[in-house]
Formats: sequence, C-alpha cells, structure tokens
Amino acid sequence: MSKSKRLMELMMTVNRKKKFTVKELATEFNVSTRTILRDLQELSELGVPLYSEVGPHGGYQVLNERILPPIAFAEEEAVAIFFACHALRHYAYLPFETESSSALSKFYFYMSGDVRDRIDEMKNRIDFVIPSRQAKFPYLSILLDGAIRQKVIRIEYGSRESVSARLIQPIGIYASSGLWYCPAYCFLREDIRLFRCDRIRSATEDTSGTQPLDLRHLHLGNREALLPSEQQFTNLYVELSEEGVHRCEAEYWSATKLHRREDGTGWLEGRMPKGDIPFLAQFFIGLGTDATVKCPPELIDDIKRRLAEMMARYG
Amino acid sequence: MSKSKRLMELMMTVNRKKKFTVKELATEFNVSTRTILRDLQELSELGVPLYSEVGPHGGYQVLNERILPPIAFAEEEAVAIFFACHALRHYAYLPFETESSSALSKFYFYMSGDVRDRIDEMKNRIDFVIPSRQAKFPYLSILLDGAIRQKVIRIEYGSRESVSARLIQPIGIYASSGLWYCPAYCFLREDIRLFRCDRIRSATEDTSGTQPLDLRHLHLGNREALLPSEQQFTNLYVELSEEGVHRCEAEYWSATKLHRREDGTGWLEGRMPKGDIPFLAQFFIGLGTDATVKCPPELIDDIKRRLAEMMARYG
DNA sequence: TGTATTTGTGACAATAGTTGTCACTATTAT
DNA sequence: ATAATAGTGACAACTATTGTCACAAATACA
Repeated sequence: MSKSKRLMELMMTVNRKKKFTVKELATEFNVSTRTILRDLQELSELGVPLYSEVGPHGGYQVLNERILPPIAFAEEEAVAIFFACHALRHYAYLPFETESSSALSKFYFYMSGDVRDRIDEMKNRIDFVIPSRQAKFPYLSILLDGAIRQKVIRIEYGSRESVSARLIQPIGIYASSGLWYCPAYCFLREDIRLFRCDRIRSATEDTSGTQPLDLRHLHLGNREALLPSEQQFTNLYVELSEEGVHRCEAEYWSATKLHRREDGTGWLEGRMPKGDIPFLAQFFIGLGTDATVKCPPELIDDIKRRLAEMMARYG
Repeated sequence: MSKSKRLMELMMTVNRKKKFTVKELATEFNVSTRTILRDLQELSELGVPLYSEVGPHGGYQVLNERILPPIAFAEEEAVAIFFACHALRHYAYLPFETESSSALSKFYFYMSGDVRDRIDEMKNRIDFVIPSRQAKFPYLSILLDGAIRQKVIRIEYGSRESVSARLIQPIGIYASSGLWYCPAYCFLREDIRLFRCDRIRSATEDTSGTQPLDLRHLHLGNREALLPSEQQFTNLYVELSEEGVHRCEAEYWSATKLHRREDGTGWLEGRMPKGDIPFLAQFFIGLGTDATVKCPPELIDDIKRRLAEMMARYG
C-alpha cells in the first residue's frame, strides 16, 4: 500500500477508534511502529488534533474533532449546504453545544475562490427567515438527550402565575416559527402532552427512580400517534376561502384535516379535542371572513362570546 | 515539495482554474509535464472529475464538481450541519438547482461511524418545522439571478381573477413560514414592492431593453430601506398583553416597533403605511384581547367594521 | 495538406523518499 | 523495579518518484 493511501486510511481509522496505541496500528497496517509514528506526526501536521500520553494505559487520542476526507461537492450542493447552515443563525438557541457559525466558517474557508465569490454575492440576496424571539430555551440539550436515551426528566413548567413540577419523558423537540416545542409523556397527566420549551423553568435528569417507559416507537416522524388519547373529542367543520386555505397550510395541527377544492377554496374537517376550543376560536377569528365555522356549536358560541367581548372593548 | 503536498495543492489549483493545460501546471509547480500527467491521473482516481480534450484549444477541465480538501469538524459541528441541511427537505422549492438531499447523503456517507450513529438516533428526535404549502414557486432561480446580476425581470403577477404584467428588478428573495417573498423595484409602480412568489405566474428576463437601476446598495440586510417611500403614513399604537408580545415577535414587520415592559407586557409604537390598515385590522383581531389598538382611528374603525361583519355571519 | 498544439503511453536511469531495525531516552501506572 | 507506552536519531535497504526521450493520436487552423 502506498504511503498516501495509508495516510488516508489511517485518518479514517484514528477517527473511528478515537483511542489507540502505536503498536495496535502497526499490526493493523502491517508496518513498523516507527513508520506509524512518522505517519501520525504527518497527520498531526495536516491538522488532525492528536494527543498522546506515555506510560501504561497511555496511548494516542483524537480530540473532539473529526476529519472528513476530501468530498466532491457540486457547486450548487456546496451553496445549498452553506445557506442551510446560514439559516441557523436565526436561532438564538440550539440543542447543539457548538456555534454553528464556526462550522460554517470552516466550510467557507476551504471552498475554492469562485464558489466563495458566488456565495458572497448571494449572501444578501437570499434568506430563510425565522422569527427572532425574546424567549429563552436553555434546556434544549437535556430534553433532546432525554428523548434519545429514554430518560425521565424533572421539569418546572408554567406561566408567570403558576409553576408546577412534573416528570416527563421527552419524545423529541422541534422548532416552529422561532419557538421550540417538546412533545413528551407526562407522568403527572399520564398521557402525551406538548410542552412549550420557553415555559420550562428548569430541567434536570430525574433521580427519584421513576421507571422510564419504552417509547422508542414514538418519534417526531409519527406525530399522529402523539395525540393525547383520553380527551373528549368532537367534530370540526370549517369552510375556507382560498386565502383561508393558505393560512391553514401554515398550521401544524391542521395538515391532516385540510381539504382543497379545484377552485382554491377548501374546508377543514376532522376530530378535535374539546380542550382546543379556546385556541381554535381565537384562531378562526384571526382568519376573519376567510373562515366560517359550521360546527361544533360550542366553538361557534365561544367565537361569538369573544367577538362580543372585543366589540365591547372597542366601544 | 513532497508528492502528497503537491497533490493537495494541485487539487486546489485545478478547482480554482477549472480549465488548464498540463504545460501550464508543470511550469507552476516546477515539475515535468510527465509528472503532472501522472498526478492528474491520480487525482482522477481519487474522485476529481477531470475531463480532457486533445488538440489546440484543448486541455483539461474540471467538471461541475469541486473537491473540498479534508476538513476537521468537531462532532457537534458536523451534526449541526447535517440537521441544518436536513431542514431544507421541508422546502419543496429552492432557488438552487440541486437537490439538497444529494449533498446531504454525501456528507453523511463520509462521516465516521459513530457520528453517523449519533445522527441516526437524533434524526427522529429533532426537527426544524416549516409549514408545507401547496403553493408553487417555479421562478425562484430567475428572481435570485435577477437580484444578483441586477437584471430586469418581466413577470405576470396576480390572483385568480386579475393578472397583470410588470417589469421588476428583484432585490432578493426570502422564505418565511413556508412561503417565498421577493422584494423588488416595480417599474409599474415606480417604487419598492413586496411580491409573493406563488402569485408570480411567469417570469422571464426582460428583452425590451428597460434599463436596470443601480440597486446594489439595497439588499435583504437593510430591509428598512426596502419600505415604499411615497405612501401615506400614520401613527400606530397598540397595547399588548404578555401573550400579545409573544405573537408579535413572530411577525417580520413588527420587530422595530415592539417594546417590552419588565412584567412581560408591551406595546407597539411606530409609523405605518395607511395601505396596511386592512392587513393590520385582521391581524389585531386575531390577537383577540391580547391586543388593544389605541390609534390610528381609521384602524379602530376597520376593526369594528370587521367585527360587526363577523358577528352578522355567526348570527 | 501540413503544422502546431495538445493529451497520452512506455521505458529507463537517476534521484528522492520511505521503511525497518536498532539503540537509546523519557514518562508513568502498578 | 518492571512493563508499557511515546518519542528520537542514524543508517542501510528498499521503493517510489521524477525527468527525459521517443512516439502515438487527435484536432484546429493556416
């Protein structure tokens, strides 16, 4: 095997192993330890962050960083990756421990000059806007970790007035228009609930010994299973104008209920938990004359009540 | 210079030049043409897509693809990049000509096993949700291209009923909650206007010879300059509850007008174009009792009118 | 049609780089 | 102390790389 090939494979190997000894590699590659030592020095010079300790139980380590081998990207691919990462800057909180900007600048740095020029001229011409919020989300990492490792998390949850302690087992986290949400099994309610992460006042791994459930079958990909099971349901039917259809498309919860007609108008039809009435009433009021609620009657009543209240307010 | 170093630099050089001859490189690297030929063959074997033509005006070319040299990413950085790109899958339309998934799978493929495992277990536990829309955006590339190269674009713009032809000069494009928008100078209105890209029925580069303006100083980064200049303005003041503040944070237009109090409540204060009254009336109705409009009176009147209309509808 | 320009291949000797071995140093956990 | 580990230097044997030269083949252009 030629030296350059060996170096490439060595790079991969040390990245895979993270911890290893010179002898070990020498056996694996069928070369002398002296050669491996020389190779490792070269890798080091090429930027692989190697660290070594002498003595028994010593050995080499690759620090945190991983080397990606040369990758062939089409120009458009590189540009797409760049702007995808660039969009992350709109998020003040992320569940990753790194600043995405550092990754981005590395990527940018290594790109050849003309791709870089291309990106520069596109930089201020294209954007993926996400509302920037004041809300704070300091516990994303622990929630995500809980979802991955099936851990029970103790949180304090609530609004300004009331804060309650709960045990939850997160299913995942997602960001939607600038806010983070966490669907989770709630040991208090004994059901799946959706938590808004900026209302979580503290989060720590539970130590009381509550047994985690096996929720591996539940994840963000099958959200229909995430619905609370024990609530009272009723039937929803709402007539929508073309603009109304548009507005509903932006809502996460309405995707399965939305139907379209050829002429662009449409309707919402499906089952809804009775607990959602306050939220939906306000939502459909916001659609104005682009939505006409036909049932349930309780929802119509709530809408009328709210309209009256607002009429009163504006005299 | 050692062979491996030369190969690395050669990789960069050919990526930069895109088109070159063997002799040229031989001079540049101070080696014989025979050596360069051998090197290029090796690069080829390493995956650089080289293509050559013999004869005068012939030479080598690098096809479309670019090779990135080995890059050291921290594990978290690689993960962040992955999920940033992953989020692009929510966009059915992008102004890039490639499928971002191809770039993503390359990236994924080259990552070392345990980072890949980490990503796999995170894949269904974290997401950046963007509303998926029915709307079509087939002209993003041409609009973006127009913005970058300062070109005049002829579009047909309108709703179902009325379609009008216009000449515009795009300033950029951006996506917001699943829809694409294009701020542009409109030669018809002789002012900056915001176009919703799904209402653009056709878009072609203008051939009538309309002289493009010099709008290089305008871009997405200085959107305050994008405001139409000749409209009539009036003063807006709206009292907001804590929830009202939250809802306003999600709106692009309100960022500069939003003020917060210590207790979480706040208010909107600033100048607004009179043409926005219909939009704002509907918006503040949607906020229900979380917003109380104090002025302008025209806005309050419109809100009252709309409320009355809805009351009538729900009998 | 010929000529200049270009990629491309093969052979070979001179040169340059790589490797293994060995001897030795230094550190550290047990 | 001992064993395990990294690390260095020197040198000879070995291997790879390079340049040169000869020649083939394609092609644009005068």
